[in-house]
Amino acid sequence: MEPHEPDLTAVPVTNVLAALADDVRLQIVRALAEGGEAACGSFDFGVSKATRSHHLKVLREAGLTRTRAAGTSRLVRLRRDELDKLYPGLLDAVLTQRPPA
Amino acid sequence: MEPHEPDLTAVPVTNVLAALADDVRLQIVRALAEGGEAACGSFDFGVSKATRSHHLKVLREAGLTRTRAAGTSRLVRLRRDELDKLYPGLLDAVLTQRPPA
DNA sequence: GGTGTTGTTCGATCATTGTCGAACAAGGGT
DNA sequence: ACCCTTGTTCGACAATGATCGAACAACACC
Repeated sequence: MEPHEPDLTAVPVTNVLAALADDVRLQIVRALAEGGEAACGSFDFGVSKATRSHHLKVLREAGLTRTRAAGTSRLVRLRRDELDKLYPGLLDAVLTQRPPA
Repeated sequence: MEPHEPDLTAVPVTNVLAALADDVRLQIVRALAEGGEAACGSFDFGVSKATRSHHLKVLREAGLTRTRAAGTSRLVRLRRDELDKLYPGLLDAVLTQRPPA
């Protein structure tokens, strides 16, 4: 099963934005930004594991995350450096949890 | 016909991102960022005027643009100041046209 | 008033996508 | 070998969304 992690420069901006434009995925990205590398199972946001796996696939194929196997788990991490280099400010703008202010 | 332009702070981030995660709308936003205020009709990106109107509505309701009537036309402009204040770096990150690198 | 321009709204259609349960695959442990 | 844990994949289904033509509304101009 190839991880299928694209070159970020080859991913259209709209794909990156679409990947971030979902509540569950945004929560995953926030968790990764705070906690660093994490196992897929650690993201329990009221969705089934099938759905979670789907979201992680979307994030991976949009170039936002990398995945590596570790035993029976898979560890996911944000491609923060690349993202900040290619889209400076994007993650920072999106990651900060905003109060309903 | 109420313009229905929401307070930006009341719009979920995912809505803002979703509004930007479309090729036609991104072209509109880019055109607005470059040319300032423009009439709806000036955005001719291979879609019908019904579709164009739809996209402008999405942008407006996501808090990205403001619209004002001017004769039979409607002038649209980017809410850049507000966006830059609430999501610093977002527009800059997204607006720059990237070559297929 | 009539005509033309500019947008919006209304169905309708079609593609995309978020969601789930169930089946499957790969490891680890005993 | 067996089982349990962890994820992925496979349909299937429902909801959303992009798109269009046609009808409508508002305004300007003659």
